[in-house]
Amino acid sequence: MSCESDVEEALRESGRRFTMQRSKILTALRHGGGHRTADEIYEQVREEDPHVGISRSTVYRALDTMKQMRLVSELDSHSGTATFEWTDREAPRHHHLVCRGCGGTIEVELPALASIEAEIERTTGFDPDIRHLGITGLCEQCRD
Amino acid sequence: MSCESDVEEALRESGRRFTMQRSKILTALRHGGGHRTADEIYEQVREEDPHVGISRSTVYRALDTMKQMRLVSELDSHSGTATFEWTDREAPRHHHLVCRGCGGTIEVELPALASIEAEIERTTGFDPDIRHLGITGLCEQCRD
DNA sequence: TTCGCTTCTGCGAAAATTCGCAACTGAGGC
DNA sequence: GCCTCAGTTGCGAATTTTCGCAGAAGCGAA
Repeated sequence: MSCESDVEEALRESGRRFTMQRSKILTALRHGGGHRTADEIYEQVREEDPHVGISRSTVYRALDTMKQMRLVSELDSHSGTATFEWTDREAPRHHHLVCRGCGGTIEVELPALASIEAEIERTTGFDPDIRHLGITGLCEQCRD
Repeated sequence: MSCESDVEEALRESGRRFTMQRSKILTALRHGGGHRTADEIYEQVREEDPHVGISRSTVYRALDTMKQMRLVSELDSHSGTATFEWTDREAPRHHHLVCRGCGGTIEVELPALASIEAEIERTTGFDPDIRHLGITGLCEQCRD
């Protein structure tokens, strides 16, 4: 629920602003449910509400900002076009196995990553951001 | 040593070809040592030997092929330009911590990843490719 | 409300990356 | 050597993504 206001608060707290464009991008992303490309988001926003002007740069920049805030994650999948996904804070973290044979993706939970996260922090002082990982490889079918 | 012929063999075995362009790209990558962008590789190849024609597409495609063969890994670092690195099979695997504050990178070894790799394979049958991971986050200095 | 400062946005241009297609080349079989 | 087939390359165009800058908008203080 009211994810919008959560985001609004998160943005405000970090000295950023919750603008109409960001709100629209956000709902486009969440509404779509799955993975969406920057261009899909762009089209969706301008179709839904022609009153709110938006440009491609804004989509990219907003996504980038939200990515940095860990609200959104980018799944490259290296198919030529990046796709983005809303990072639900409530839901358990999941990661993507992207098959380089058939292009399919499998979602997995990897609880063991938490300890790696801790290890990185302990040994290097670096605060890692492993909310989402896109791991390439070969799926069971494509391993011939 | 003779990494060239190792690569040649690896390519041949998978039904690909070891062409002059690929050879040049490879040496440009290894020669440079560190991380190089596609464009740097392109320029380097054509400077070193104007006889061997090469195009940008070829650089991208060759890098992609070698990436799939796990000979090369891509470090996006999301700075607008991807950089590539030669994946030395002898050397221990290393991963990169990319700070989104200052843009700096730290190299780390994460032996624990091996067990995660095994876990993925056991539970999903997916053959993951975690030779190199680019993990974003905040370095010690930038966590203010 | 107005001022001042900072963040955002739009635009257009530039840069990075991918794609389609025709020509080229290497490897194996004859 | 010559053929054939599949893998590669170059070219140019298309697509995706970033960038710089000037103007607009949000937020806090006076």
